Amino acid sequence: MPKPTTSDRRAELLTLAAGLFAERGYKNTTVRDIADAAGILSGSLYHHFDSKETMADEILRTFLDELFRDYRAIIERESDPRRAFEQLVDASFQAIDRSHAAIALYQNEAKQLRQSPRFAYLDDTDREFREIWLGTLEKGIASGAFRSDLDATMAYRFVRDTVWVAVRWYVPGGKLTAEAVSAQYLSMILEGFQSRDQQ
Amino acid sequence: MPKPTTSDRRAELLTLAAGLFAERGYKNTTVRDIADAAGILSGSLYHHFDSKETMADEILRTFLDELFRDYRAIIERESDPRRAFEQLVDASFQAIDRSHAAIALYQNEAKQLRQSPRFAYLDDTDREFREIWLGTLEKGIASGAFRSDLDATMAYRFVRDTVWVAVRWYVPGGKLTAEAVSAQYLSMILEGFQSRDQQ
DNA sequence: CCGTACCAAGCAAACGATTGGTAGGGTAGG
DNA sequence: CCTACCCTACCAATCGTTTGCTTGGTACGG
Repeated sequence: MPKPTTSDRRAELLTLAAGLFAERGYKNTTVRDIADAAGILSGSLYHHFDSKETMADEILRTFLDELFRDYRAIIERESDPRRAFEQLVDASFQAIDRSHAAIALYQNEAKQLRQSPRFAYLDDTDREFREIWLGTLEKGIASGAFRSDLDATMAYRFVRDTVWVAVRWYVPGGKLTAEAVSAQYLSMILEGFQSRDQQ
Repeated sequence: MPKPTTSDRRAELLTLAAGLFAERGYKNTTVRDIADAAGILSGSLYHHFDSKETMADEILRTFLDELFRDYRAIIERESDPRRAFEQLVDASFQAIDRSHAAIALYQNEAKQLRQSPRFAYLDDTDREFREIWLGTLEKGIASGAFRSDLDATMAYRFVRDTVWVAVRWYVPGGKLTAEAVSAQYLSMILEGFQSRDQQ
């Protein structure tokens, strides 16, 4: 008894579109490309969506909702900044694994999309994102878990970029699991490259 | 005696185009946008360049030439892997400061441009880039300068992404100098976030 | 079990706007 | 007079989107 609640097809098309947006870029992907991939004509897409923008919007919102659900749960549950930090990194790599196309879209196009009023909510998203990470880092510096000479803002940019840009090379379902990458990245971020036992 | 060797205007237009490409993206920037910024009509651009692609090509080549000149000089001069690593990071941040728009263009569009045969040389560029960084890291691991349990490939991706993505937030001529950012990033990469004197 | 009504889904064909690019002529300075 | 530079005027292609219409299926009253 397959009951297509509020359209299965819609979600299917969104997945297709997300993949193309991620691969070729938003502007470089035409609605005809998406329709071709779905095996229908371009005009038929407008039975499901009222614009190309709507597709991108929906893809981003779905991903961001999931991510922030995870993020909020972590900082509410975990009071120790070091453990919270580790779990944030972990959750991020799991998100890259789970929502690969959406994150690639976000990473590559958010800057341009943001200029349209329709995507103004991305500014709020960024603010909360920053509060969560920066807050955790500052707590960790204050508690002595992280180095006291660390510039919190710079450290925030550092870890944010390092983690999220991994979407460029990470392949979901590949040899490297999200857990493995997360563990290695955490080790590099926390302990550094330098060997400990020298000097 | 200003002697416009092979056209001053050409370089001027390229700088303008690079800025727009970096800001709005390659595909999102029209030849009319570039012409407007230069105060001329779009058709007039074709007196200087035979295509939009040529502009992007020339912008990228100029930047890459400069970068690799610096990179090669470093690894030829500096045999100590730790010092070589530091200088590579340094040179990269100086490049971000100097060739900001070109690097933003490279970071955002290289993946798509690469698919055109015209930009096939970007593959060679990537290969040499990887050899330089990965070689330095491997030498450092072998020499004991870097942690022996470091996964060289992963470390390469880590530092490559971390350093170059800084182009997204770094502002040339802003409060933070390239030297300051480079020093802080090096400290984070080499020593990590974790506080040393605990446990 | 039939007929009516409605529905989601898609097709065929076209729309106006914008795109990168072209052709040929004008003009100012050396 | 030449060259560098720019303009006017236009082109074909492609873009996102709209239109009117067809199809297969489901729901339901009689």
